[in-house]
Amino acid sequence: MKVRVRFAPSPTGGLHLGGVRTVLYNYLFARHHGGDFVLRIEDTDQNRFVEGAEQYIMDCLKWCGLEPDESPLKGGPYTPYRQSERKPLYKDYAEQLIDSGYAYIAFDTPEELEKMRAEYRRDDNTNPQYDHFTRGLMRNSLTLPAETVAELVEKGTPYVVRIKMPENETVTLTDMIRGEISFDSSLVDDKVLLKADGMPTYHLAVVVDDYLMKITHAFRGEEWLPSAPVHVLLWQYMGWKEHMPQWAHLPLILKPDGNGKLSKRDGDRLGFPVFAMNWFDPKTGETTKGFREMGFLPQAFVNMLAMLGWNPGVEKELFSLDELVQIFSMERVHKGGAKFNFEKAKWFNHQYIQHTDNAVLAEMVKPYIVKELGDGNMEIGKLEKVVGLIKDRCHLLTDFWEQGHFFFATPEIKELAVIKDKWNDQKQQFFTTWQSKLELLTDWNHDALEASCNELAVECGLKKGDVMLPLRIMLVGGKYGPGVFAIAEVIGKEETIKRIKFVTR
RNA sequence: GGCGUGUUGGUCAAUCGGUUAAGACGCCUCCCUUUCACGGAGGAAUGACGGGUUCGACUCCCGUACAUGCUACCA
Repeated sequence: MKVRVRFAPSPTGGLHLGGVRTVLYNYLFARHHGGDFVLRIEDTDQNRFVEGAEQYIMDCLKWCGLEPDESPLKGGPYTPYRQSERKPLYKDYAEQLIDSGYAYIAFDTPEELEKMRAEYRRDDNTNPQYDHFTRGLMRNSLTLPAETVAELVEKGTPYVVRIKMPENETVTLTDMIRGEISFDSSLVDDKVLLKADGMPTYHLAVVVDDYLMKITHAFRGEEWLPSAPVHVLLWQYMGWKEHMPQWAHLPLILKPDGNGKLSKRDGDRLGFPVFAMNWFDPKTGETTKGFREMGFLPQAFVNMLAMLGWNPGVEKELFSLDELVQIFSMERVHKGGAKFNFEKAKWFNHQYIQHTDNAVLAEMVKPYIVKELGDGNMEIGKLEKVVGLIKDRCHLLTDFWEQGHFFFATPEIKELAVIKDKWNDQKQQFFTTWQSKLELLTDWNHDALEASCNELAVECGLKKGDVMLPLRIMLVGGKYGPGVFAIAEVIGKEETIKRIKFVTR
């Protein structure tokens, strides 16, 4: 049987790290087994719908290089791939469940539900459920006479369909990561299957669509584990048990400090991105920073995510997507949650930057430089040279400006004191003389500059070390950057002399 | 509260009953570099706790603790 997996996000906002990792594991598993990877949009909650979120999700997948074989956009053999567009289909299945006695109709209003919860709330039961006990006290097709039910439905009274959870059954499932897990059915509530607006809840939709779309393996976050028995029972009640996908519940990605699920808030608070790409929320008008805009290479981002909760058991940690496809296995996914470590994420990106060809890197860095320069008249050949000189010290694409701005614009001298404090006549003489020597220098390159500098320093009774630091401050503005003569070579004669003159005048 | 899941250095983690308990990030020291990085060499730092099972337990079992998830007509 052909492996088919799916990523089923709800379009409610930015795509979280954990979401991307779920996509990744789906993708790797599918490719590893030569199967299909499906994108299905779970937009059954009309209240939470956010304009643009679906497109954003697809853009993120594209950026990461994890494109689905079937999706709302691409289509496929099981169209439509948007649950809102599949709405009519779910009702039949809900009715089938009612007819076979596995589900029932409930008329309770939100107020009545709340009243029930308030009434039965105890210290040892802080959250009463709509379950095998309380359903006998509520207004539903189990407690009301058939005629009354028919009448209420006839009159258009809003109702939901709930699953009728059995009592005292043990529901077990085998999770690819965790092994066998079992639940006591008496402790699971009668989940709503079909909402009053006719839309299915996740519980019904996920089962129906996984069945219809012939999904063989279903991967999702650990937060779904508690409702897994509902899904297993539904597969059974629909008569599809032998087609039920194999489950794998992925561990959570935790916040770096303290404990708990990593949230967008943590990123804002700790200064790192949580979403894959910038997310503009049309409701609040706020933009949340993404890994892409923060200066991550998609390959590095994906590599880092692969290693967060999964490990191949070898010492190597840098893998291309293709390599990951080869060695990935669900059994090697960790059971426990992993705290996100932004320093390590930056390390991955640094590694990828070092391994990227300078010409390719220059193209990637260009927008960041142009943005800082305003309308930059920067040529790519120069940028390529600069990138080669400073890539060592860049962890993010955004670091290139910080580390190399002085190649493109005359820097502000921030550490003038370093020069001034040890300034003397000899140095004054050296730099003024050197300026005129540089004017005459025909071979403007690193070695010629260095030779010229050394020679004159000796003549002036100075050591090389006496002039190097002042020269660096003149050219760079601070105590950092690659070799000074390499810098001078790139910025050219005119600019070099200008910067020396600016300080020595 | 109930139920589920989890727990190896600060973090990510290897180990699948026998090891001096890998490796990486971060941190510290030194070297290289007349800057900052990169790189190189070292270093500190780990099996939550208590019981079993076993010749032997990080590994298997049971408790305890802690953490986390869920307990919506949200996913």
